[in-house]
Amino acid sequence: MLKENTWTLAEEKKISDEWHKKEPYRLDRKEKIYSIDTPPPYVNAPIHMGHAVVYIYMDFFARYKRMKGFSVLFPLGLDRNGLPIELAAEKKFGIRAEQVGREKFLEMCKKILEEASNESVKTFARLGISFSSYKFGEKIGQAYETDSESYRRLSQETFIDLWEKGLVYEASKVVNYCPGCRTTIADAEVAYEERETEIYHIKFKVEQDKDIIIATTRPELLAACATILFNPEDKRYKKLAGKHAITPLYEKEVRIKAHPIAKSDFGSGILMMCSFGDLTDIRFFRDEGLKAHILIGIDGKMNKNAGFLEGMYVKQARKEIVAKLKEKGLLVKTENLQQRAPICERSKDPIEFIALEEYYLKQLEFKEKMLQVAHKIKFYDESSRQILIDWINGLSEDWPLSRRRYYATPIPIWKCKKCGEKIIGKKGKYWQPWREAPEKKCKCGGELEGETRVFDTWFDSSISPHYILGYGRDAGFFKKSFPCTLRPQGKEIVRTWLYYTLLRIWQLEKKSAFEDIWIHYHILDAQGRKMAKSVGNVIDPQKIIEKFGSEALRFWAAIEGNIIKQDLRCSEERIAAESKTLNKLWNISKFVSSFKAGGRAKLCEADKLMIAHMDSLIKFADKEYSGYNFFEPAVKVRHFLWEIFASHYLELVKGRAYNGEGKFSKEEQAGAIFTLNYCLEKMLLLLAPIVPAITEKIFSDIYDKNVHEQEFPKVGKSEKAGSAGRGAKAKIESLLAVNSFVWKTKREKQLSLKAPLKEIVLPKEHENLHGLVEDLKAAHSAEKISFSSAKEIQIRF
RNA sequence: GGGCCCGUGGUCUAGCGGUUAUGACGCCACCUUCACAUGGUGGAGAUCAGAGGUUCGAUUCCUCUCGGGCCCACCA
Repeated sequence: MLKENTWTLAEEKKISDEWHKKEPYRLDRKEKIYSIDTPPPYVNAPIHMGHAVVYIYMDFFARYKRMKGFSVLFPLGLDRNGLPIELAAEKKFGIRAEQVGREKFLEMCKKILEEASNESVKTFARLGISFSSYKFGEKIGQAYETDSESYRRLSQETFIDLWEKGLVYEASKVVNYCPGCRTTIADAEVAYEERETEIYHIKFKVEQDKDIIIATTRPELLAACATILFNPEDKRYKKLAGKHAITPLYEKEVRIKAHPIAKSDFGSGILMMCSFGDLTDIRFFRDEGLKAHILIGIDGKMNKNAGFLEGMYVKQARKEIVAKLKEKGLLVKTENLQQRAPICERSKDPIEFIALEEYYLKQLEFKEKMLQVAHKIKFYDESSRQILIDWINGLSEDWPLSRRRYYATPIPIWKCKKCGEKIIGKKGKYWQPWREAPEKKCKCGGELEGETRVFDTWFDSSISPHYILGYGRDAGFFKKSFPCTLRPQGKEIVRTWLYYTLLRIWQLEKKSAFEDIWIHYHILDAQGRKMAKSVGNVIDPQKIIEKFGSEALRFWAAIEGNIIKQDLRCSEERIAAESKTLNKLWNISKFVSSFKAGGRAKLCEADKLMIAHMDSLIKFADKEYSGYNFFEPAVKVRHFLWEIFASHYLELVKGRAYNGEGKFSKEEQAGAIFTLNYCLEKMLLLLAPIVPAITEKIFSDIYDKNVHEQEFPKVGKSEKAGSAGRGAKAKIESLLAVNSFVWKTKREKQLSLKAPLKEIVLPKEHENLHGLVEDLKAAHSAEKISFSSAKEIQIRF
């Protein structure tokens, strides 16, 4: 019996606090393990609405799987690695990392992290997310941080494995270089931005021929011009094939060639190929076997190859050379151009292409394997698979792993100063080669120099399933639980987090890292815009929770739309509406629990009908939940709750359940009460993963059990439903139609809904309500209900 | 340039060969009906983006166009 009149936010908070404190969802390590590789949110900002909703979904999965008898590994992780922390430290202390020295800078980063609030964790707890634990530690299921020693040690250990398999090499190649971050970045970290730039038309001399005009956006790279290209179809330039042009200012002879890469209708239709203006150029040089002249150094300044531009930053150099060309009359014209320029995904700086020595992880030779994995794994939604396939197909270079940064996992390598031999650290320890010596010595006895570079943070992130499954920490559990069951993540990080993880786990285990991949879209603001700090439209889930509660937010998240197929708009109005649903559920429960259950029950047809309907709902929900679809079942259960159960069935059997006038037998009364409870109990079970707090409260008050420890309902035995099962849907439709008609008629006659009726005559189409006659009589205070061949329902007063 | 997703009442959504085209929010009218006014009942509101095609029949399948979003790519 429910005592309280309403469901309150205070009660909701009490329950989530309890979960937070008591760890009721601790991993119990039974036979069937279900593991979720949660995406650790970044700690430097509190989580926003998008995180909240995605974690709510993951919580649906976790809670459902527990009800299905799985031991669910659902870890809380926090991402604390990488550049954003460093940038925050540089900003706060007004320094540059390389000025203060490594040791000191790392301390500054730690300071920033100490100040990072644990608001995110609080929000998760308040949302009722059933993490295996909220306590931080190394044990399986405990909360973890990506900069912890044990996480970084694992990163290094897996690197050592890959090194020993011969999959890592060091090489000097042209890389994507971010001048802002002062490090190499991988293709996966390159983004693009539409920008306005200027394109300069420059005069080149040609041997024994008239000058040609070449258009370029990168005049400062003139010294690196290696060849000049025109389209083979282009009649204007055909005669120049094989001749040589002289670069202006630098007076270098370069060959003129026909090549399909040149588009006749762009610029002047003839272009200079320099090392390196963009990714195209890099591939061209590689394909043609041309020797590159690198003009830009690691400091972002022009080097001595650039001649008179030496020492200038790129921007400045461009200005300088344009002025010089103009002065000499070599600049024909300048135009504006919309250009898609490669930028660094994190710092948004334009990428430069320079030659650097870096460590690479082989990935090109795994393309076929990766495609096979991509085809084999189950994707929810299926259409997201293509994103991964496209990315794999487009790979053209191995993965540069090393970064010239600080707050990240160090590369556990030492180099012998004498013989150049590379010594790799031993497993079982977290190594910091820049400050300590390895256990081994070089064979030649030479002095060892510790590596100062660190790993790409994706190298850390891509080991998350191994970390959570206890690889290297708990061999027994790892063996039992690998591969990880589910990877839930956003579609924008398919090319990074998902791809890199699949690659690395394949290289280590020769198996797919996951069974299922759940790819979600995003939460937009009420106007359908992306949430962004700069727009100021970021919705704080804490504010929503304060106003409407986490249960309303959770219910809304389930029914707003299908997040694996489209973006969801966040609407306070609709979230508010779901707190009404919670209230409705509360009141229904209060009503049902006001009847004393028990005694021999005889099920009337209306009861069988409801049970049959409830069972079909259970079947549907079970099937859909197991495919990560909570949207449609939630909508259906919600509809059942409001319409079929509350408005119609409840009104129909109220009379029988009260049985004040003794019109029904005790058994029939008990039948109504049994069915009310049957439906309520099953509804609570179906809703438990979605709205865990209110269902827990109601379930324990009425049934004296913890709803989250129950098995997911199985479809009731068919004899209960009996013949009502057949045509149940049509019967329910008839019932709804008849009730509506009677209510409408009474209202039109300005009668109370309880006003007595002499007779209701039902037409042929509602003949299927035969078995419900007694309940209908009671519900509408009708003396008699009969059937005729008429088309319409008739009512006699 | 290529690929993927999406265009259904004011807003958001279901349907995916035959429905009087779901449902929610909002709107209007009436109602203290004993679980609930965070309620009840009723109502207005949709040429299912546009044009072709396949079909006896298309919101549902195909093609194209327009509009929105995302991803990839070698336009200097």
